[in-house]
Amino acid sequence: MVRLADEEGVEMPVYTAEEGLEQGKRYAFEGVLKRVEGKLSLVEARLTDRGEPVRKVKEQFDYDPQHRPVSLAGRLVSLRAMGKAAFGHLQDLTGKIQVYLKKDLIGEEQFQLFKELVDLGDFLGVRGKLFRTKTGELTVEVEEFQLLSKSLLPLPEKWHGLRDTELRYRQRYLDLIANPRARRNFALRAKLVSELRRFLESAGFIEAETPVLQPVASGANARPFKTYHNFLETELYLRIAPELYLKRLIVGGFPRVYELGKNFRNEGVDRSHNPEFTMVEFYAAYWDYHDLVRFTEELILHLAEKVLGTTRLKYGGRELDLSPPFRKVRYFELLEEKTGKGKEFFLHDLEGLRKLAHELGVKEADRLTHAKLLDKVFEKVAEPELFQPTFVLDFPKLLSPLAKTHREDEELVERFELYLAGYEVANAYTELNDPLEQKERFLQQLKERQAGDEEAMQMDEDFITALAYGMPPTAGEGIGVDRLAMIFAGEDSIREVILFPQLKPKK
RNA sequence: GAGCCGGUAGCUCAGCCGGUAGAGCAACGGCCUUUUAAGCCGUGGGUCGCGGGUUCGACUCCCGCCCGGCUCACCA
Repeated sequence: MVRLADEEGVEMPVYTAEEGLEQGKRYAFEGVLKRVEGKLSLVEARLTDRGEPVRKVKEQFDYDPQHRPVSLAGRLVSLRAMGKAAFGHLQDLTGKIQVYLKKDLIGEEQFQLFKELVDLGDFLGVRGKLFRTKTGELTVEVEEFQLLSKSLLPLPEKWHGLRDTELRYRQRYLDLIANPRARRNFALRAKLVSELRRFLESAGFIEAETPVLQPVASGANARPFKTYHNFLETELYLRIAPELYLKRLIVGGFPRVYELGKNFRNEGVDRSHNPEFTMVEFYAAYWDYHDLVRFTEELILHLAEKVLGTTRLKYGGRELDLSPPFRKVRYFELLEEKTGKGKEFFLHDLEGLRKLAHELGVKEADRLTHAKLLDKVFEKVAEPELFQPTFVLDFPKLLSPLAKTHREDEELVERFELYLAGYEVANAYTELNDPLEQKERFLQQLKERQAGDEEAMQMDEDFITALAYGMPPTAGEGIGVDRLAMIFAGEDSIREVILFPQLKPKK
């Protein structure tokens, strides 16, 4: 541990962790320390003025900067020091602005202090007047500066930023400092989540928080994480979906509820999957899935306008148009369009379906259950085509254990999925509210499980009991927030919109 | 889990057909009062991801492992 100031006590304890630092890092660390040790007190460091966001200053005064007094704070991200003057850029979340110090103005002593103690990466507060340089850049002519925090470790390279994807994920703060795109993506995501809430709240939905630790992980087809509660002496699961708890709240009399939070699925990790991911689910009593189709169109439109300011965006080199109405196509129509075979074939000719799956290259087609086969075949033939916003309506019942039977067809349910840019972004249905039928559906899932489908849904007896007290007709929907953020940000990896994506621990 | 690509200074990257390690930025010492990746002179910094093998000699070739990326498989 070192002391940065001797006279006034320990101003800034720093653990040097000698063995922990690589050679080059330690060298830079010690270099800065040598210059600063004993001379610098940061214990009183704070802004004397309220600093303003960089963007606000720029928006207000860029047109006519003439000597407006401003006060700003930020991280020093570039520095060009000359003998008797220095230029640099201060960065905050909203942008960068140039600062200019000259000896004449701030005085010999302050200028000396600046040259001696201030490094790239430090947090600085400055007060001064705006002017425009020869080259036309809006700049703060600094009359007074305050060193607010010291950077002892070297920042990523200024020109290329931080490229190493592993470092960008493991040390996201460096990514955020160095790469504008990272800052933009996470600001965009925050805005997206905020607007999502605003839209739901203004439609009368209230936010609920239901258990993450659940005795039965049900409500979706996925494998859960298992954990153990010492005091209760019981195994618990991290939720794979909040669905069954939210519907209990509908039973309890909340007419419109939503939950925005993390779900956990013990599955592979790839470009579009993180083991913990954010989903919003919302449920409205007295609605059906047709109401949700309209509501979803409005929601996406609202988000696009508020977050992006446009409904047209680029994704993967193609233009995606988010203006409603979206295309609507029925599940079996889409399949028939692609394969020439109808509902009858897919639901009642298991061997034929198996053969088709095999021809399409579905792996282990011989071992899959009917439901899985159907799902796989749909993914293979239909999903790749769903780039522009598309509602796929009226799913087969055997894929949808929680959805209400279709009013016109016993073999279907009133369900849709919304696809954007080829990703399944939303899943919604008129909720099954008949406790006896729900029980039957869970039992069917148990059979699937016994037939080898590890992701078949778990029976939740308490949920059936809740339904037995009566749940009004209800429609519910889940939207994958990370995926939506990916699409809005134009990123092809979910890790670009998750601050700290799951990685293997570095040994 | 399989296939392919990658890991060299704190960061971004070179490093040939095997001969013992290089640049720019950052750091350190100087010069420099409108710079824009500022410039100029000088200095220090490397377990070449880890382990083994081949060889007189390995960053380089071979094998195994670790971490990451992409493609595929599973899921949203």
